[in-house]
Amino acid sequence: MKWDELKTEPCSVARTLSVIGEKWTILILRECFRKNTRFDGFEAALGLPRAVLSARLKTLQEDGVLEKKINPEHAGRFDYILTKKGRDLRPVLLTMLAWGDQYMMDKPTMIVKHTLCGCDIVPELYCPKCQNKLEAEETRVVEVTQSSPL
Amino acid sequence: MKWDELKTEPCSVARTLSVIGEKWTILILRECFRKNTRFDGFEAALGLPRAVLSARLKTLQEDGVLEKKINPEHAGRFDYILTKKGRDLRPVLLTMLAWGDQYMMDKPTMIVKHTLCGCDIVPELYCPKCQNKLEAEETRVVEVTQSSPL
DNA sequence: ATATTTAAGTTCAAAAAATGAACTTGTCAA
DNA sequence: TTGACAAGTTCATTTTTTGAACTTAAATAT
Repeated sequence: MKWDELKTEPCSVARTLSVIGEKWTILILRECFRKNTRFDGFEAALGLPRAVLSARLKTLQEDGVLEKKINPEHAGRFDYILTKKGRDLRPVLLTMLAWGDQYMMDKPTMIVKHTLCGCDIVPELYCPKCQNKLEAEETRVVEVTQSSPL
Repeated sequence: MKWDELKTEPCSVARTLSVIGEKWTILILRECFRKNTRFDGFEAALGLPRAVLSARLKTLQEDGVLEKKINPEHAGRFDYILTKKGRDLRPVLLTMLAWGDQYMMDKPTMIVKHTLCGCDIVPELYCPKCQNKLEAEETRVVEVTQSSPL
């Protein structure tokens, strides 16, 4: 497989990477989730070259993850806003956050709150039936089409 | 920030990317989860250049995600095995799988089974208190140290 | 015992991508 | 109407990736 054929691979992980797998992309999305929505905001927060930022914002729009909107009180200034498809990437970033918090930080840095009930959330997967937290070994991916299991 | 300073950023997402954010890395891990554990197995499954594969396997070992083990019944052949730290990346891949299944596939390709109770799992985040599935908007990350919220 | 194949790499030149600085264009504010 | 700022583009340099050929060691076949 070639890297630029990811989008047509028979694997959902590969196809997701075709959208968020380029250098800097996930960090740009992190800024969007933080409501940092402008070109120079991304640049200031991340320090990436403008040409790369420009290219990433373009493909994220093409992939339907971000929408470019004219800033209401300032034409010639733009906001890059997450679409539903983009907001639905939040679990990906939250699981990365949880893993990084556990393994890459001296001490935990984050608490995730559920805004409906106010409780603390461990961004882990739970079994909807028995309610147990899923350990790494306790899930099995079953193939339903031609795609390879995980 | 420079890309190679990710590891010291005050953000768990950034630090996680320092481990899994390079080109091909997540796909190599996907193969490990599929029990494809050998150098030429990675090469055959992914078609990436050997030099890149070699470099990625080295850093994954340095980061404690993979262990290189001599194949018991075949010296001079090696298995790259996920450590606990590596297996704990499974939720990251599962959330990517779920997103890709929803947005990048013609029809769903995967069912995730809980091996303890046998039920189907939607790899989404659930609230441990009210048991509701968390929608994108319903979580809030609260800062506990100097790190920026998500 | 020797030759061949296979696995797991390394090396290196060419191509592609990222980087950083300078330049452009369109608003807004003084 | 001048100056500053936001949002880019352009382009030369550096870094990374790629793909092919080469290396080394162990297993297998002759």
